Amino acid sequence: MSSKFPKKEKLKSEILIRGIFEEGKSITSYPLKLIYLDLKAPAKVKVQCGVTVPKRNFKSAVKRNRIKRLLRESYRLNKEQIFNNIEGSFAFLFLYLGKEMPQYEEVEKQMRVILKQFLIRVTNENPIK
RNA sequence: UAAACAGGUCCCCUUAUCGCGCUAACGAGUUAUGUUAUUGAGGAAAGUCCGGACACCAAAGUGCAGCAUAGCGGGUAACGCCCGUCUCUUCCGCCAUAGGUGGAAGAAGGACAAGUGCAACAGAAAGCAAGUACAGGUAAUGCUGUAGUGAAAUCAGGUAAACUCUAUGCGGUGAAACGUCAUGUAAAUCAGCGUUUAAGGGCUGCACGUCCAAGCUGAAGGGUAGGCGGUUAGAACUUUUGGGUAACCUAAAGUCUAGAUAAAUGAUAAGGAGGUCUCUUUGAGGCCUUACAGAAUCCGGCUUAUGACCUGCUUUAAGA
Repeated sequence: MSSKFPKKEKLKSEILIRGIFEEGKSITSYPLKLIYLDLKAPAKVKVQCGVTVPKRNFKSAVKRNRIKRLLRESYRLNKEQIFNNIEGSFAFLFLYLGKEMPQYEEVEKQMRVILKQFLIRVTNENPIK
């Protein structure tokens, strides 16, 4: 499993994103928050992932871009543990809740925590047959 | 030496590993996917304040209103931008005067003999109500002159970043414009027939004017979500020739220079370079690479934010 993050794994559909906010479940590990949604219908990729930073907390577009890149990078390097251990397909949306500029180490640490919790929860809900 | 002002340059670099967007080639040959190569943020990309290009809107109508501009000349696709110049104002210097001259900075610099309004102090009075002293004059009277107040006195003057007038310009909406493909069920669209002019809607705010609108027949296909085009070769950039005080124009040669769309341009490591601090004065070590800030149809300006370096010049402070 390579640690690539191509275009088709990005969450783009407006319908899906609206659905995530309405029906998704969430895991929080400050300053990150993951909202996910089980897509039920089989898709080409296991996970479609999007990243967002609220404009309210970071007025500067440069800072928002920076945080989004950090989130994407940490997801890219750590998504392997998810891809190898889940069934079905999911939509992910990562939110950054903090109000200070983070360091990469901090982001990656919390990313790992979140992904581990997600795995635990999903395997409990849908035990592999 | 520091600060301010004006102009210019730059926005760390290289390599390796992992990764992202566009494009091209190869493989595949419809797509998907893979490999390789090229390339990938700014001087303000920002604010969206002006001016255009481009696109559409029912005849993009007419009048009024509204808005903008305001010496003169030039530049430009165009401008409210830029350049030159005159005039005025302020400050400084000199000559030495009630002015001249040099420098710097600034100017929303058309018209107050069309009308309306406003005006501190003084003054009887700065328009509608009056009048002091002296002299002249009359039937009589501020009727006339002088004095007095003031920058200005039944006569003008000042003021238009006061109304206003004059001249010139301005239709509206903005890439979520607009075109197109596939899907394809309407109350929505188009064409023809046709009705009432009552309400409503549209055409810029208002008025006029004008268009639409019930129903029937036919055609074509809408909305929502999505793909593609528009979409990056251009009023482009670089270097030189010639013209011009300058803004800028002209000619030649060369270059291709981001095109994302929940939105690419990143992460880690090493080295170099630069800055700064400490020890010390060959040198070593630590820290930082920082400011403002992220293209979204594209240009020309303006405004605002802001780091480093260089050049010029002026004033102030310090030193000699």
